[in-house]
Amino acid sequence: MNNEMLIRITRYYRALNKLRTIGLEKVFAHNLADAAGVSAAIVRKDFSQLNIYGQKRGGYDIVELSDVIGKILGKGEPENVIVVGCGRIGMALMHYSGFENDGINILAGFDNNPGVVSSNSSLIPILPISKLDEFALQNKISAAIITVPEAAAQDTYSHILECNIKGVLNFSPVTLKPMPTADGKLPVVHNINIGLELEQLFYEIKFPKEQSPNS
Amino acid sequence: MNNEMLIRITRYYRALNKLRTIGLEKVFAHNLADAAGVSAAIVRKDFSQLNIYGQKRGGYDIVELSDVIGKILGKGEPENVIVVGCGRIGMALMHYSGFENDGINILAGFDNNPGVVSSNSSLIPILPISKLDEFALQNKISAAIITVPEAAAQDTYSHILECNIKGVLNFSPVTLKPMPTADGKLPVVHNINIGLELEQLFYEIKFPKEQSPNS
DNA sequence: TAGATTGTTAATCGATTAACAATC
DNA sequence: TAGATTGTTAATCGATTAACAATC
Repeated sequence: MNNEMLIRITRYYRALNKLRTIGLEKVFAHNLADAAGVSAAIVRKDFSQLNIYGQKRGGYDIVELSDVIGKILGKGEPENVIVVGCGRIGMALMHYSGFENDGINILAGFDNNPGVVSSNSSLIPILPISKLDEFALQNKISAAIITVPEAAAQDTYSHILECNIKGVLNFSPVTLKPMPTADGKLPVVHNINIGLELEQLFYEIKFPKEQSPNS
Repeated sequence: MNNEMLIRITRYYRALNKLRTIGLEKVFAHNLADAAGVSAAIVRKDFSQLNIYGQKRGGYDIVELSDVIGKILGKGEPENVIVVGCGRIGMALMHYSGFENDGINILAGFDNNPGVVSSNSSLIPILPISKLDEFALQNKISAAIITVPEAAAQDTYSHILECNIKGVLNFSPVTLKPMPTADGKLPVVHNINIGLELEQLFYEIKFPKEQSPNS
């Protein structure tokens, strides 16, 4: 499954769960297409590749489909993540309670200024960076969010990879140099570069396409 | 220019400006490739499409290349943007001073709780939502960052589009329904969905590819 | 039945990669 | 000259779209 498809499948999954809570039973390819912002042909193509089959003329059973896609996405126990760098953005993420809906818990923050954050549902400790290794190993943390200042990003990244962490969501504008994790494999790195997004936005505003296919 | 290429060009541009400040004169395709995380062939292909030519065996002149790409990207006067929704994330963005390097100024925030934010270099007012229309029109704002709670996102989006705003960076996890701006055209919308990024990250950690091509 | 939807196959499109001539 | 790099052309690859048979 490639990246684009993964995004689509995740969007289908979210839409299905919303429909499920509403109590609907059946969904058509074009419904999911609308929810994910793609064409119905792509939805069916995706399902075909995943060996998911509906009923001709009858669409797909929402509960069944949601369960199947949940399995494909590996949904089960909530996932745990830590936040490294508790400046304003890091703190904002720790306070945000919406990730629980996505099956994700922020277990702790790490910063040179320790403390405690009271999230909606729980208290999240902010521990000193010196505790990072111990905490990550004891809690089997596999992913970290990097929200340190730009100058510290690369070092923080290196440090994190030594703690058996396999995935990073990087908010710093630094392009992290590829380096293997403790087990010799390459980590998964996703970058959220807000400045870059704004630059792109302004470019597209200045030089509009005839038909604007929203990102 | 498509989206992927725009991202690459913007990355080349950033790398060039860093090299420029260091004082280097020449750059090769593979240098820019490293900086943008792509192959040298793509760099040359991109330049070829943009009618940018270097010197065989001699690479590209950094200052010249930076100027040319700057023109292509429409760089000139700094761009102004507003933040709608001054919760923790909105406030974090307003305090962040790194956007100035990208030629972007946050002129004001809008929230039901007005106030003032002192950024590194300036004071940014937080105005009541009722002042949004007036402010946006007077200051010819063309882009807005939406950082309101999920439930308010769609309404905020509709409201913003009535103020002649042409581009939106949406931090809420809502898929905004497409709707035309005041002048009848479709706005540019970029979405930053942190929950979705985390979900993808965990999927890729759980089901690793043989060769992990970092996002 | 008629109409709507699924699911597959082939066609199209575009982007990346490979190969290589040009040339400094 | 030999080696390195550019820039173009063709080949490859993959994803989306179009077309359509199957069928409820």
